[in-house]
Amino acid sequence: MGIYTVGEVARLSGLSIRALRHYDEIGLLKPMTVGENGYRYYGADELLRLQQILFHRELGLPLDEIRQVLDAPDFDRVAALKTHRVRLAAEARRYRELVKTLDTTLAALEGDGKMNEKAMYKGFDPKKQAEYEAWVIERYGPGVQWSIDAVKTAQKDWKQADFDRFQAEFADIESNMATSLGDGAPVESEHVQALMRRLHAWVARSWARPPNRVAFANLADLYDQNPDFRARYEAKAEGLTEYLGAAMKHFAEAELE
Amino acid sequence: MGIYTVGEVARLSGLSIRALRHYDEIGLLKPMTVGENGYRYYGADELLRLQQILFHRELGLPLDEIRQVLDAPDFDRVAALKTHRVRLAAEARRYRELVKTLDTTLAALEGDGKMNEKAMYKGFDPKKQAEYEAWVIERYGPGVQWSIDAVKTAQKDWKQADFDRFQAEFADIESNMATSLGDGAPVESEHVQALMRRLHAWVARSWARPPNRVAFANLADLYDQNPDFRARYEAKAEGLTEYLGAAMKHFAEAELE
DNA sequence: ACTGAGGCCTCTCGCAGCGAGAGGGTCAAG
DNA sequence: CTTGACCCTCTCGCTGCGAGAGGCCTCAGT
Repeated sequence: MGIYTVGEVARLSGLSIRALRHYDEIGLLKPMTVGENGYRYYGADELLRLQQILFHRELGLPLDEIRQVLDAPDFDRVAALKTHRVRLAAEARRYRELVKTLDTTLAALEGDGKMNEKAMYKGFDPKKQAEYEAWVIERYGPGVQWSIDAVKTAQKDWKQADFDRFQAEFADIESNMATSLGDGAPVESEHVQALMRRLHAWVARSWARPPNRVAFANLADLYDQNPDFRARYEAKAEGLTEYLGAAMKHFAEAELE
Repeated sequence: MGIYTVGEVARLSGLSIRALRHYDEIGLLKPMTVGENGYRYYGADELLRLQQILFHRELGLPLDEIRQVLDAPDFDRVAALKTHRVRLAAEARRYRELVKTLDTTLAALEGDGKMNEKAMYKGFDPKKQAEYEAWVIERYGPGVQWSIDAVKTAQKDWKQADFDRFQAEFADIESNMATSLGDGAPVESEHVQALMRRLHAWVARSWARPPNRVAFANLADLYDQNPDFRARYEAKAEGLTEYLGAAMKHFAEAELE
């Protein structure tokens, strides 16, 4: 009739039995009655409430807030949803930026022109970029201006020629590095160190954000001041280079949403 | 020099001391040595490893996978990152959709004076609309709020989607409903019940997604088969019907101009 | 030698939303 | 009466730490 056990409600709602028990526990959806055997029995009202729960859950509201919304009719629903929207938007942006980071790096290193063009623009935040740019210059000096220029060009009006130049810069680093190390050049050599610094700047540009920025800046200081650290860093960075290069190649092959 | 305590590493990296201890616990980043006093001491190698950890963390990889990637050089890092990118993209899309849904709902709830709203309630005093809503809620209890939300959202969607089909469908329901109720037909009449079922289906179709879709389909079945449930549902849904009828009447009028 | 201010340590609980058992009653049908 | 399908109440596990509680270590100042 109008009485349903957990299992039935579970089938009806598509939720798991465990989930329904959980909702009971937290007071979100209590059964109409509980039999002496401990069985939970739900009535029509509970199903209707469950329907409302599902609606709000669909919007991504945390269960606790759903309960508040449903239990207190005077509760400011609009305000609640608005706050929630802010949270959601932030999350959405975060993920967009993560994807962007990958795609941008990809475009810079391996890039096969046109496909990545889209990725470069996607989710681009100019304010952050300016801030970041200032930091990069401050940190690495005017020597990295070339890459910033390239990036700016890429972002403002990305022309194939500019893109090619940008790409060429990376190809330059990469091939030089490979050649030098392949020829057995010592890591201490001025040439390799210069390449490392360029790579260093590139890595920073590609992913450093707070709090990583802090970490990177401080570690970079260590790098500058401590010969011991520098030696170790260079030994590790070599692997990092290869790794990133390989990774980016595969990203290039991966479909871009 | 080359030795750092947790606190120092924390400052360098921007992570919390607790986080570093956590990384130690899970074996992601162990100190170089642990003093007899139990103090954790980190060396340059650990800082470099930390840098790589931060890099991967920035990409959103779960700590466990970071560890695998860093600890097993033969591990297919690229494949790991590749699948991770897929996850990221999916998450990003999910959040975008949530925000969109919320925006629609919010816009509808708020009546933010957009064109749709105006068109929809043209010639209809917005104050009266709010009043009407309040009345509906008061009369039928806060339980109908979900209906109002759903309908408002649905209206937005309908407006943008295949409006014509909707309008034909709804005009049919609406005129029949108006006629029947205007003639004093009881809610229990088979005719009105059929109309309500159609409305029900419409609302469900307008926003149901899995698993809600399941819930709705099954609840609709209940509605069809269970008199008791039907009675309760109708008590709740009556408000929906009236509200929808009034709103859509004005909506239809606005479209006719 | 003593004291206070910071570090540092190891627990342990808590958060969201359940999944996945373990170990054991209950109900309807044959 | 038995079998199989359901139901129950624990309790741990997952993520990535935050937030204490309770207590030891170390260094600088008196």
